[in-house]
Amino acid sequence: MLKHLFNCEHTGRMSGDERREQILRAAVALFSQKGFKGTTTKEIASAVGISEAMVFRHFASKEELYRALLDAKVSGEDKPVFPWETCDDLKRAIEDKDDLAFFYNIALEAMKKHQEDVPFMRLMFYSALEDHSLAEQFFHEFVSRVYDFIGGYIAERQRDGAFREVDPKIAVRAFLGMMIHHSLNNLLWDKRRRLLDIPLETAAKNFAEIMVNGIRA
Amino acid sequence: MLKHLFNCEHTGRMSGDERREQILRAAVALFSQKGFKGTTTKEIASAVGISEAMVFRHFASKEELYRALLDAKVSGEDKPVFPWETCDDLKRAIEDKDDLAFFYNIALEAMKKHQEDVPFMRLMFYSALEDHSLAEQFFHEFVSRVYDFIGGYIAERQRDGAFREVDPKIAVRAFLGMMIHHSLNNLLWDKRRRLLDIPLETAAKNFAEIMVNGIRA
DNA sequence: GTCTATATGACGATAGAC
DNA sequence: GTCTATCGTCATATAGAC
Repeated sequence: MLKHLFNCEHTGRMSGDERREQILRAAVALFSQKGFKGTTTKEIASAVGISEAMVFRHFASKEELYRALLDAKVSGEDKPVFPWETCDDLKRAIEDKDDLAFFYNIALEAMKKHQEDVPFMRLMFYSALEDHSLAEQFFHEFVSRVYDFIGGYIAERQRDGAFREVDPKIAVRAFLGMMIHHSLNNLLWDKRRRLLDIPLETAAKNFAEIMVNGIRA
Repeated sequence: MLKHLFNCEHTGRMSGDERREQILRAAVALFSQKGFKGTTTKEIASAVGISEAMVFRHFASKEELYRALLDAKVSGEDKPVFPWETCDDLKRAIEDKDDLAFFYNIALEAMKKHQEDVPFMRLMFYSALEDHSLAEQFFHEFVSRVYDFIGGYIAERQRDGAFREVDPKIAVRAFLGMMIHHSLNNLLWDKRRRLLDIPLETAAKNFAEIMVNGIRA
């Protein structure tokens, strides 16, 4: 029944690594929905379609499974990519010193990512509340780079005389606040319960305008 | 040992209601730290200094205790108070149409509240993640009033020609985002782990300035 | 109202057969 | 690698004495 997921056709049986990945995928979905304590190893096992004992063959404990999963998400192959590494519009905005396009593209790319990987967002949020150390690691490796990048751009534009005197870190906090809070609202409440249901492009455009006007010289 | 907490001196014994409140207080602290699943009835009982059985005499189930606690927080005596009902500086700002003071006082009062009632904030976030219905109720009764209030002020100032054309709801979302995101950062990470550690007054001042400049005509 | 004692079941984790 | 069976522990909840 799960044959179509198998990668090891030559053996006709699931390889260790494949099974491991399969368990991790199921665990991500469940932990992100119900948190660490709210998820049982039995649920994870039956989501994969194997016995509970198999979970403990691949991971010594529930805790280790959780850490492996966070670790893979945070520093693994599908680790978060920074918008400025992939988004051509953003690169162009920086070259052109087009402030509006700069903030617009960052906001849009970030909120798109949030929307695409809701489980990851929920996982991070749960981790932060439950105070798992890997959430801290993530926020200090990833978020501090975001602060440096956006803050660096603001500082540069201040030297140009385009932006007024304001602590770049505080400006970044304000800007991230707009978009992260917006994503959080979208992610925690489904469409019919939203106080504000607008396309991401509209949100990004408005946030960028408020930001640029807000710190313009 | 807990005698100093007793309110019923004439009987020399804890009254039912007092005991109930005591259990609720302990439960708030624990649920807010570790979430619903992460907290045990045994912990709650020993935090109060009573046996587990007593918890179940006052509340039929753990679930009912949790709901009672959310209900009391959301609509009870210590329910959230709106800044514009108590803050004189804010009332004056509205009368004077002092936009900067308007946003500054809202931000400051709100973030002060967040800081004073961290357990409540954490409870709400846990509830939102765990999808407890009372969190929804809160956000639609309380938050929608905040949107109406701030959005109403913005709309009025747009009619005055002081603010540019922008969807007031989106402007409110942006402004709430700044301060809620800032509070969230303060609440999730202690001082030594913060990327940005500034007085609330500084944050409020900067957020208000960005907001007012951001939507000024 | 408060306790001790306990029922009942779920959970994480292990043993051992195949 | 996979299973069934099971262990020990802890959780929620109840019974019944004082």
